Amino acid sequence: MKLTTRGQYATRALLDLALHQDDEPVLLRDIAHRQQFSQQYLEHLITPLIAAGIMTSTRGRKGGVSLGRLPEDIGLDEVIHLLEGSVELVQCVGNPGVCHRSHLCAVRDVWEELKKAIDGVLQSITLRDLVERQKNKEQTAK
Amino acid sequence: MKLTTRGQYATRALLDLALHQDDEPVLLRDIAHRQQFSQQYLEHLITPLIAAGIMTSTRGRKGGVSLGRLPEDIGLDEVIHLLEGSVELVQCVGNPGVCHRSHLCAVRDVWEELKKAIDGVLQSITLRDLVERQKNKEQTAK
DNA sequence: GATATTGTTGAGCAGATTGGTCAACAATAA
DNA sequence: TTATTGTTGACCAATCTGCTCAACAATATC
Repeated sequence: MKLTTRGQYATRALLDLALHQDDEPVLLRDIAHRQQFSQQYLEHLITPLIAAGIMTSTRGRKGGVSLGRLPEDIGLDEVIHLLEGSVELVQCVGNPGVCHRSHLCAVRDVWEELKKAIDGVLQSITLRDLVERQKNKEQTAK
Repeated sequence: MKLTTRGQYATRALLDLALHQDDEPVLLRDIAHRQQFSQQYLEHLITPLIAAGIMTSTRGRKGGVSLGRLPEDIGLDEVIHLLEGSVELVQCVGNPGVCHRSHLCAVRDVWEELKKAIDGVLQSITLRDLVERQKNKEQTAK
């Protein structure tokens, strides 16, 4: 029942990118530095994000990463699903065949409900929401 | 973002116990057999449940386990928390001190919301609910 | 076109966690 | 006394987590 650093860091990296994006790509080095995790680890985390089109990258000088979509079109559920792999709370929810008892199992129904609740929360939050929340937080802190 | 077999099996074991409880204690062997996991594994899973008073045990002949409380007083949140240990989705939610950025982190707020949603679902379901759901399922299947 | 800079990719690795098993032990009913 | 049942702790293989290292690929700049 845990979120790994992969999901956490990727989310923070995206928020960081959204906040610091300008015309030019943002350096991985800078994101990693601001968010305080290693650039080398980050390099691996962004791979699935780039593949999904959430980020785009430019190599070489003046390179870096940029958002591949508008912040409002990047849902947290997609990010988490990409980084955490099988978000299956339990096998039998996504794949009832693994247990012959599935169709008669009240416990399974509960996990299904739980999964829906989790997905619901994650789907309701986009990167745009995150950006706004962050700006508000920093504003009121002043 | 997974539930381990510990939480799953313990929940199933409790439901099994609630369904088969009579005047006499129920054998671990029978629960394990019906639920199709090893008795030896189950022995370890019930330890925290007994410690928390959710189950009581009797040794020796005619021994076995019984419910230590009424089914309506056994919430799924307690069971999962006992078996999954730190249900902390991420460290900084339960323990903001681990990250100096916590008080200004919008991402952290999101994990906190998610945790509340999860806990909300689990708290709303008691063993009694599970028993009723299971009976209904079996009834309508006929 | 040489060079410095930046992202890309795959291999590898130590440590923790998962999902168990084995076996000695403790308590109790018959 | 003995058979039966739960209790406890040691142990283990496999997998996952959270990284690092290092070779490579692309591109801007001089």
